[in-house]
Amino acid sequence: MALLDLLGRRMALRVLWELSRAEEPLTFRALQAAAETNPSVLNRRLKELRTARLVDHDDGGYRLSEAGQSLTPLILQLHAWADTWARSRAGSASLTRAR
Amino acid sequence: MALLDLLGRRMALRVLWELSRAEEPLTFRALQAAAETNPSVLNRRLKELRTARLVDHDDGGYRLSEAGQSLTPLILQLHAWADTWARSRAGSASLTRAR
DNA sequence: CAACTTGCTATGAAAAAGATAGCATGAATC
DNA sequence: GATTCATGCTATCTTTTTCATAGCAAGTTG
Repeated sequence: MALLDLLGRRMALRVLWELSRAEEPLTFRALQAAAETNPSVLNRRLKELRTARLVDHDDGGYRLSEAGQSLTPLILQLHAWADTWARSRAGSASLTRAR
Repeated sequence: MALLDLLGRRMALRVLWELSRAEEPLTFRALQAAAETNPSVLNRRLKELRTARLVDHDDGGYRLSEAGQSLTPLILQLHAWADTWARSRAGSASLTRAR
């Protein structure tokens, strides 16, 4: 269950998605802007993702590792599903604050 | 980005996974035990997932809605990927507490 | 009516996330 | 060679979320 645990943290899926769609490596700040987050959370997720060997960092910036790239199709599918789903329920009550 | 936001909360993926693999509807308590969580978080996630119309609840218990079922293949794929990945790095440093 | 199941809510403590400021290092510019 | 700029963070504080546990109301069972 470890992966679902890792991915179930805020910004984990988002960071992977941003890196999946980026054509070039992203700097820390570019990634922060893309994922619309703050440096502390981003840095925590990056540490975890690098420890998990899903993300690499070199001079050019952050990019998916080979293993990370093998996750890309799934993430893109998930995102595509989300798009369809979002369109299908446009106008319905917001889900993000169901309380 | 709403779906990735929803899924990026603890137990969201886990609950969907448990419901994906269950052959019958699960009661609140069965789901709580399966997902190894506490009632407050479970209840919040269920409210959100029901608002998102991914999960239904009736006399028999909790189950995936039709939309939720269309997510099942993706979740199972994700889980399969996670298994492979976990095996490929067995013995490496723990990722879940990279701090 | 006593025991059990189900679907929660309440509460308090701990952990994570969010927001913002700022620092060290290195490269480029004046 | 001082100054500005980009990068990759860390520190700190506040807010939100999660965790852990107890317990209650309603319905069912014996």
